Amino acid sequence: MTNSFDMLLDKARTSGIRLTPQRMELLRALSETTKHPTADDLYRHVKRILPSVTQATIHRNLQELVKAGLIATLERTGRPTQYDPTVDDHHHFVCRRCGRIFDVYLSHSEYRIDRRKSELGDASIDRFEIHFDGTCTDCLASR
Amino acid sequence: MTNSFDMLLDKARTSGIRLTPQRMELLRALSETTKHPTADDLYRHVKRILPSVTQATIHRNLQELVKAGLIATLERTGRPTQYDPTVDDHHHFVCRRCGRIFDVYLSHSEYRIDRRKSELGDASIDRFEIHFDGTCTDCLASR
DNA sequence: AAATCAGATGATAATAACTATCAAGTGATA
DNA sequence: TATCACTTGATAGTTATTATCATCTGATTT
Repeated sequence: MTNSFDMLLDKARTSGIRLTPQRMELLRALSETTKHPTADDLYRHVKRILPSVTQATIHRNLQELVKAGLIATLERTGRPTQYDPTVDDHHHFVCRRCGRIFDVYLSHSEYRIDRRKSELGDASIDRFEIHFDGTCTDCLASR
Repeated sequence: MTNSFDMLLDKARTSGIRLTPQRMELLRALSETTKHPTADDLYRHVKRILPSVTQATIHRNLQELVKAGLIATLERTGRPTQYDPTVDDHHHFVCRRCGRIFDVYLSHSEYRIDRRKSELGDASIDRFEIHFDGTCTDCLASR
């Protein structure tokens, strides 16, 4: 689910991570968006409240938050890492035209791996994430 | 399927892309591996045969080859782009322990999107790729 | 409430991967 | 074999991220 600010603070405390003002602002910013901001987006946001913050601090802290399981990341070709306040089981759709990302929730999924072609042996699979792409509603409408 | 060198040359010719020695060597290197080399891996490889080649040329050409549909890319968190000579419909498994990538083929798959939670509207989906992760056979054995 | 100190910060420099620019060179067609 | 649009190598620049380190500070202990 999407984490509220209070939930994130709780999680932060139980995970033992030290609660600095910089981290509080990051968590606040992340809890208030449904977008997938980059480190730089968040840097500019936090800088408005804590003008002396540096990009290094933002990067370091985002990585800490990911490590602590409070937020997730989303990686794309040639683009800066985006941070995702939603940590539950979901997937992503990327619009080929406008590049926007949409969260995707599945009500059902199943797959069968062709073990002969795949050379996976009996590897154990912990999780999977599906990356969809196509054209979003807005882009479909505007042409 | 995995492209052989001859198949790649054919595809290159029909796609109208100019066949320079640098591109030939890239195609040869890619056709001879089942791994997922980075631009730098390929640069070092091609440099052995064409010592004056530069990284810019490698990058430019890999992008041309991707654009022409001869090869595919694979993106991962904080790692350089990897190039994949296999362009047919397949997926990837990444081992959490050793980081190796394995191609995954599905004999069957289906999913149902929860449109209410997903805010996708009636976006049209062109394709999807599944990223699996877990522990590979070797890493399971070695502990 | 003050002392403690592991962990965090800001300043700064460095790195890695990629991209832009451009003069000179070259495949492929005519 | 002449032509020329496309490609190359050399080079510099960019962007996102990471490393280093002296100083500072949350949170636990006293």
